[in-house]
Amino acid sequence: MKVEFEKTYNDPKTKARLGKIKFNGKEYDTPMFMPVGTAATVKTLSPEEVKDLGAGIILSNTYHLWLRPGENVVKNAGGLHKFMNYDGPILTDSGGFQVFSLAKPKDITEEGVKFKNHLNGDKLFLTPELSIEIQEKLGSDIVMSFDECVGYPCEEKYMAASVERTLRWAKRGKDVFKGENQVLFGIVQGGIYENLRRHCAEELVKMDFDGYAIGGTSVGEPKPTMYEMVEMSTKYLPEDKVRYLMGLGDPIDLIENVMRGIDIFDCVSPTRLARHGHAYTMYGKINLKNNKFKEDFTPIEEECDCYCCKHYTKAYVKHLINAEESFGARLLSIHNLHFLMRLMNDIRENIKTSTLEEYRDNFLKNYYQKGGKADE
RNA sequence: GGAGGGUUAGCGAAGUGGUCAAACGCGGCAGACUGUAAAUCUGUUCCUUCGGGUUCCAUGGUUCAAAUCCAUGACCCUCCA
Repeated sequence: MKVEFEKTYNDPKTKARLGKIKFNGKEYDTPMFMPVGTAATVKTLSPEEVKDLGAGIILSNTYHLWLRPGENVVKNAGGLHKFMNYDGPILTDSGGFQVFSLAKPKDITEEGVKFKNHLNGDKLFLTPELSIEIQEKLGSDIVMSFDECVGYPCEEKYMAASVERTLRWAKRGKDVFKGENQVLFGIVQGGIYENLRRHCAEELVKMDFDGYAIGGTSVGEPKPTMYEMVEMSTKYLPEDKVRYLMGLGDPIDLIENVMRGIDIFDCVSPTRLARHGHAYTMYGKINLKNNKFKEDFTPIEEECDCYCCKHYTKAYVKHLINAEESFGARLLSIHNLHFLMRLMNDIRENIKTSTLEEYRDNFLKNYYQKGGKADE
């Protein structure tokens, strides 16, 4: 079975949409947030916990699984679902982000990208065709095109050339993609340049992908710029296909970009911040390492019904984080993911009632109001 | 009783005449983190009214100058009787 998307509703006031991702007899509501499990695990959590938190799609990574344990190991295990015991939909990123985070400009050629294996120094060469082949062996449900995620700032000349190459890579990937039980998404690049974003989106749409992602955001640009980049991309994408904004997870970014027509998001933040001792709250992010929580025997959020908040206090979680006990990272990962899942649920409810802007304004007021509850 | 070794910031530990308010590690405090080379990284950590002040077991001494050399004392460790 393949992943299917159905858009069901347009917010008359904003560009927000409601929809459903259908997979394996189940339906998952969009807009949605996808937890990231780079190395075939959402760090510190079991698949059951991830599902109980309300997650639908989870994201894993081509580059990392290619290096370790190797795509053939995953294939021989019976595919990624069986290997990691997750029966919900799985999306694999193509390695395009690793072009941004690991490769140098000189390593990028028309044919593909040279990597130095960060584990043992081996020379590696990843191409659009190989990325697709690896993702087919992994057996994910949503396959991403191999793209170049370009940083900010970037001159128009380089960006224009990069977009053309990303388009050629998208075509090459699509040409070898078999599409047996998998769908393939194209990725819109183009940086801050509307002409390039438009061109990229239009060319991808001509190639007719199953869904479209927006990439190259949150690479150092100011938030208002990022929002513009999203607007100038969604504008040229078809209404009936799913839109995925890659790598965004700051709560306010989720709200703002749903209002710009995004259906799905992913981000490492909830789990990484958790491992670093931070918790999302409606009154801003808090750092449990801070001494002020040493004897704070209240939950992270009184009104939160996650496992962490129902059973444990800030003082306890702080103690675990300070003592480097892994249970602390687990509890905070549960809370942070629950927070984003609840946020997405609130967003969907407010789309239904056409109150998303009010929700946004109210959220902003609480979340960024310093001296609020989070700082007490 | 004899012979050595030692005592440095919250802790461990460098430093053996000036470039020392004193390396480094831990601990503490704070910050960062957005398609995960990230349970990681960065800053800070004697006091201060930011002018400066007071430190390296204690006291006294040598010297222009002492954590560093000398004397005495205290405490700790090892070995020999």
